[in-house]
This record gives sequence, C-alpha cells and structure tokens, in this order.
Amino acid sequence: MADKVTITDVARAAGVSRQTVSNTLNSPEVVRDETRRHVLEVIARLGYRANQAARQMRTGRSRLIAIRIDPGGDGINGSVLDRFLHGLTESAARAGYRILLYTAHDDRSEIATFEDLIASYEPDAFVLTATHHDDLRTSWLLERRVPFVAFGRPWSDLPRTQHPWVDVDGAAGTAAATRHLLAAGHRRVGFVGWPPGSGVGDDRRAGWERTLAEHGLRPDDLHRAGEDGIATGESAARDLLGAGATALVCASDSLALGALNVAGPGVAVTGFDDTPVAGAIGLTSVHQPLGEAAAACVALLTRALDSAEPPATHMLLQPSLTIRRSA
Amino acid sequence: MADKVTITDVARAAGVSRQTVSNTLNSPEVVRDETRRHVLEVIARLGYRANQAARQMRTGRSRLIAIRIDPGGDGINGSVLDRFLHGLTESAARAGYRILLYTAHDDRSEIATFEDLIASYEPDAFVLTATHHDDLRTSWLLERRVPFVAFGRPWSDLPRTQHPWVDVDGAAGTAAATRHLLAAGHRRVGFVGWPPGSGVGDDRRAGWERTLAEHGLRPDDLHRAGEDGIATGESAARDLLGAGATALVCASDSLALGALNVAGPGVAVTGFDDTPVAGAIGLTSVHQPLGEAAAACVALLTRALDSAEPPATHMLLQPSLTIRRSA
DNA sequence: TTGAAAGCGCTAACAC
DNA sequence: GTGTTAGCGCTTTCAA
Repeated sequence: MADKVTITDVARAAGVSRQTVSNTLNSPEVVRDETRRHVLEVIARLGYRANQAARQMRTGRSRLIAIRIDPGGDGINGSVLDRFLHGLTESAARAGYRILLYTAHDDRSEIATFEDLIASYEPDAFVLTATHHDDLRTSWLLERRVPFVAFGRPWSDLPRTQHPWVDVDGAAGTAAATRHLLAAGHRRVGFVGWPPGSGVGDDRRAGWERTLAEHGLRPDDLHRAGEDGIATGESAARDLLGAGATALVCASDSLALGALNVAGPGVAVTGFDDTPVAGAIGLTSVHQPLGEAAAACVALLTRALDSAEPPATHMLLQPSLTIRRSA
Repeated sequence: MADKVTITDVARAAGVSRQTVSNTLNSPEVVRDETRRHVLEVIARLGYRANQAARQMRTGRSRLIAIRIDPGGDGINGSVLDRFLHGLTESAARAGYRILLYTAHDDRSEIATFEDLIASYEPDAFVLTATHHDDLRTSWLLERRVPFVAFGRPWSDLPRTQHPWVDVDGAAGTAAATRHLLAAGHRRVGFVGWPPGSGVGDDRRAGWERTLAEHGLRPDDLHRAGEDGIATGESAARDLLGAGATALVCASDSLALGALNVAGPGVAVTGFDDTPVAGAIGLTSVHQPLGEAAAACVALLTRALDSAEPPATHMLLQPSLTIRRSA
C-alpha cells in the first residue's frame, strides 16, 4: 500500500498551515492567488487526496449514494436496471460521489437496511428503484428527512409523498409503438400487459388506448394481461390474434418474445425496454434513455444536497422507438 | 434524519464507560458476562450502530470492497457480470462488507481510479473482473500490496503474478456441452469461438478439442473464430455446416444465437453463459455458478484481510449444462 | 474487568 | 490572508 499523504505533509512541504491547504481545496476564494497556486502544485506533486473518512467525520457528508441491486425477474427486464446502474456510477463519479450497493427482498427489509446504512456508512442519499403504490420506503425516508430520488414516479397521489423523482414516460413509449403500427397499415392493434393496479403497467396500457382513440379507433377489448413472462405473452397473443388483431403492442420484451413465438408472418409485434434480447432477435422495442435518467437522478440529488430546503422536483424523460424487423 | 446514537450515549445509558461498550462489540471475551449482556441490551434498545467513518479512522479498515461496473459488450454476455455483482453484494453484506462501484475504460484508467479510491475511500480490497494476458492492474496492485481477488484466472504464468483468484472452468463447460452432443449421436461436432490469444477463449476451445480426442475423434478443422457477436456466429456456422458439421459448440450465447439463425432442423447448438437470451429462445447453454463464485471471492478476500501474510489461494468452480430444446 | 487518555485526518470557528 | 484550537466517534494503549 502506498504510504499515505496527509494534509499535514502538504502543509509542511508547502510551508503553510494545514488550514491553508484545506482552504485551498474547500474555499479557494479565501486564499491568496500565489499561495493557492503553490499549494495546488505541492498537492499535485505529492499526489495528495483528502481522506474521505476524516472529512466525513468533520462535515457529516460521506459523498456516498446508496442503491439497491437485485437479480431482476427473468433476467430479461432485469438488464434495464443494470444499464441504469452503470450510468449512475458514471454520473455520480463526475459529481464527486460514489455508489454504494445493497440488497433487499422487500420494502420492509429495505427499510431495515436504510437504518443500518444511515447509522454506519451515512450515505448522503438513496436512489430508489421500482417504486409502487403505497411504497413504504418513500414515506419512511420522507419522515426522517433522508435525501433521496426515485427512479420511477410516486404512484400515489397523497401530498405527503412529494419527493424528487425521475421517470421515463411509458405511455409515450407505447403510444409511439402504437402509432408506428398504425402507420404501417394495421387497424386492429392489440395490447399485452400486466394486471391492472401496477402504476407502470397501467401507464403503458394508457398510451396504447389513448393513441387508438386519437386515430378514431376503439380498443374493442383487444387487450390481455398476465404476469410478466414468455408464457403470458404466448397465450395472450394467441387470444388476441384469434380475436382479429394483426399487430401487438407489448408492455415488456418478455411478453413480446412470447407473442412472437405464436405470431405468424405479417403479424407485427413491439416490445418494451429494448433489452439485449430485443436486439438479438430483431424485436422492435421502446428504448428508455437510461443514461440520461441516471444523470437526471444525480442532478436532482446534488441540487437537493446543496440547498437547505430542497424543492421536490421531477423529470419525465421521453423514450424512443428502436425499430427492427418485427414491426 | 434520525438523531444519531453514539457510543457515549450507550455508555451513559448502560452506566459503563465508552471503552466497555467498545469492548463488548470488538473484544467480547474481555467483558464480564453480566456486563456484556446488559450493554448489548442497551445497544439493541437504542438501536446503536458503530459509525463506520470513526471506526475507519482508528482502525484503517473501511469494510468497503470496490469493483468496476461496465456496460458489457452487446449486453448479452454483459448480464453475466450483473448476476455476479448481485451475489457479491449479498455475500459481502453477510461478511460485514459493502460494495463500492466505479467505472473505467481500460487498465490504465482503472489504475488511476485505484489511486484515487485508495487515497480517499480506502477500500479494504478490490475485486477484479475480466482479467487478461499482461494485466497491468494485477501487477500494480501486487506491487503496492493492495488486497484483491480476481474473478478470472491470471492468464500469465509469471510467478510474480500470483494472487488469489476465483474462476469457472470454461474447458469443463465446453467439454460437457461436447459430451452432450456426442451422446445425442452427433459425430461431427464443430466449435465456434474467438480468435486465439484470449485466455478465456482458448480455454473454452480446449475443452471441446480434448473431449473429441477422448472419444477417438479429431477436430478435423471443424472450428471457426471471430469477434464475439451474432454476425460471427452466423458466418462461422454456415461454414462449419458446409464442412459437414451437424452440431456446434459455441463459446458464447451471442455466437450460438447467430449459429441458430442459420442452423436447420436437426442441427444442435450449445451456448455459453446461460444468459437470459438462452432461456428465452430455448438455447442449451453452459451455466456458470455466479453466486458461488461471488461467495468464493468474498471468502478468499476475508481470509486474506484477516491474516497478515495472505497465501495466494484460488478456486476453480465447475459449470453445469442447462439443457433446452436447441440440443 | 473496567476506566482514562490519546489521537486517527480533517475542517468550522475564531484569533492574529 | 493565514495560523491556532477544538472536536467529529471511535479504538488502542495503559493505568486502576
């Protein structure tokens, strides 16, 4: 291990006090130009970097952002979170933060981890994923005034659940997919999604339904729902094709994959998330700007951390449609 | 933010000195049974948790393990690392460590990040992934005596590159795939891989070749190589089928996917990594025990961190074959 | 077996 | 504009 260089070493080498070195880094405007330049030069020469633990003890800031990682369902849709995580790590690093990982099985165990983490590592903020109706986590964090941003809208309308969030407009995504299929000449466009009640699922379905209406078409009961997965996609697609659908908008790539399995030639299918599977099999899919979403999360977080009373802001990003052979 | 409970609060509430509380947690055997029980009870009641930054300043241990995260190629094989990361986070947590993330583009920038991280956050160890020939990172860490474990073998034989590592026996994986195809009656089994020179790729090819030999068969030049991806899989498979192959062992699921695209009925194909894509399209694939690999990394690391002179140990795990429709 | 003192590296407050 | 003092919460001596 390289011998560590402390602020005292820098001060001695530069012939100034420790405080002047600290000021050079934290309040440069307070140090005379000449002194500052000299100190910076010594810092560079010695390769000095402030020790985070010591700084944290003094300032109470750890420059750590914590986020949960989980295996993610069938692994198909799971990859979405992984891409987000990569973007988050990069954006956070640029803003001077590092990402700390933890796992949890449900809201309750995640809250237990909050308590543990807050007391021991003292992360400056959390990034919440997979927000849902009646999310226990948001209210817990809100009550304790722990800074956080959610990747996903608050799906409850209670005023006390106001918090910063970033999300991708799912309805706009399925709307784009639906428009694309209509433009290709399809008139009976079905929808394969999840059972009502999940915010994300309802939103995606709404985009399809709204777009049909805009084109003077009615849903005609051309929608089926079930647990996410290939099996559901297959059975739902069989049903809908039997009911006369010639194109299918699906709420996930898993569902779309199932639909494709039973779709004959001429039937168009779109997925959601633009996962590697979609690329591999030529599936047209709604693409989420995950890197941007991650950057937005970091931006919202740093803003909240730097102002005393953080205004609960949010950002709704627009997805795009990656068009491939399937549609 | 909940008011923080310090060791002083616990000491006061328990009517003992701060030191006794510290001993109760760090050297329980030195505290009288009755006192210890009492202190532990107060700790539980107050929800006290030792502050990591303060502990780190005193002990020099951060209980942090750092690992790189990257987007990962075409996203198909990338998911392997994500599953590993999840296992690592869980195993580390069980051992009392947290995972810290960073990104880097190449060996050199990763080393720069080592320097930064070591000076600021002082992670206790690193987990290296994607080790390769002439890995600059391992020698850098070795020279500075920074504890680390590699997920992947050291692909150079230099004695100075001895370090703890965990890997999955790739040759055993392709051997199992080859045996499976031979057992199904195939006699002309080809191999689709990557250009010679990559440790991982050469290893996977060796398993195929060795198994043919064990069955009295010769490779007969039935192998093709190229950059990982669907396109390579397609062209290589076309070639090999033209040369009389009836079954193909592929070095990745991406290659296998390409091979399947051009394989007619009766042609068997196997992939490698058992990615979500494999599950989705019914591809038989070699499955790596990533959760175990992660646990092994943590085990090796904690062993190295707890003994002064860590013996460079390693673990080679056995993969399994997930059999699906494709073979 | 328990307690008191010292100090890890840093920065906020204050004195010069 | 620069230096001194103090203390964040913890654990490692060492003394009682």
